[in-house]
Amino acid sequence: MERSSRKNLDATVDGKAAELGDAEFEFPPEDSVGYLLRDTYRAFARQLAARLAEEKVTMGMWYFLRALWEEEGLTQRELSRRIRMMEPTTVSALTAMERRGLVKRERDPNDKRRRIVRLTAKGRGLKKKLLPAAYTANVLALEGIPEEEIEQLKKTLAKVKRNLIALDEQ
Amino acid sequence: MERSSRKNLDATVDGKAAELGDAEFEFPPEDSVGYLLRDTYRAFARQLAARLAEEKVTMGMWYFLRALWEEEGLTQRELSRRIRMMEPTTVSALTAMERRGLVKRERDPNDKRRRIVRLTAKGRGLKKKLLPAAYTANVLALEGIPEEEIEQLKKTLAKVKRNLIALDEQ
DNA sequence: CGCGGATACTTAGAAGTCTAACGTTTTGAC
DNA sequence: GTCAAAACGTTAGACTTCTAAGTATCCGCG
Repeated sequence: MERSSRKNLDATVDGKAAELGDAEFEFPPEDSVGYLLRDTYRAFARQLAARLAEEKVTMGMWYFLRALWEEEGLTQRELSRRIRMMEPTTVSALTAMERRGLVKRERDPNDKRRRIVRLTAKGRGLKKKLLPAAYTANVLALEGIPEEEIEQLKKTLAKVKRNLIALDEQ
Repeated sequence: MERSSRKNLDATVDGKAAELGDAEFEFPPEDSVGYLLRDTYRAFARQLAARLAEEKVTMGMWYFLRALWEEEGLTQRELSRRIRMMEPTTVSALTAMERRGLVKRERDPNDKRRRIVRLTAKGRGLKKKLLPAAYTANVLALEGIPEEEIEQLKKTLAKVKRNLIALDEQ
């Protein structure tokens, strides 16, 4: 999508609204995919958070744990990119995780700006309990929905995500 | 779903993990609908927030504005329920909105515990600009996706939401 | 009537996320 | 080799949201 598209679309929609005159443009929440996404995501996060809380893990720590279970020894910037969080967020999450003994941070000897993040045994051990908890939350969320429909949901959500992330990167 | 289901499911999944012995239970983020929901919701919220910011409206205010455009004169509790937010959240959002001149709160003369929330002319006026902005964010998110697929997405998301909300209410 | 529990809202405090601005280290162009 | 720009991380401060615990008002039962 070219640089000017957003402005053009905004103008088009504004124009459409203007044409309506006093009759207002309507867009009820039920028609909004955004609203549905918000509600669904929040309900999902509540379920997952309740399960993580049993091990005193917060949602803030969760994403980093999961990324580190997949690959250790990442820098903070690399972690931020993978999880799609701003770097100050990463700093506070990792600080909390270090205090709780889940990770340790070492300076990269080849580049003293970088800090390499590694799991402790404790952080690594949580995988056994918490990853199944996340799986459970997914199973509950998808209960009664046919496999085929779930696959379609994933595909369409991935398209929406791609559209939106492309806008961020312009 | 009966009261005991969650514990049973957790036990089942834990059991499955235990059976694996040293081979760990794997559940990559790409396979998780929860992860996809989070990424997609966050990317959507970023787009919307950028558009709201032009009118100095924050995401915290947005949901309340939208609810009030649909129906005015609600109490804070009623607003909290509709938007599915905890009441202290409602208090801070409305306080900020009152400070910005978007709403006013009056005591219900028939029940002095209640506070009736109404839009000011300014708050009402934002609808013309902001509702199209939300619509635009939806259009961008769904660009290139056939109408039929969008309808299916909404249906499936609604099912997932219903599953999860049922769990909250047990 | 009057008081105990329910209802409506508020305050306090913690957590997670962001933007803006800053310090340190490295890199690259001359 | 030097110095400006880029890269990496941090601090400061705002905002949104939550849970827990408080205040004020109302209602119903004796």
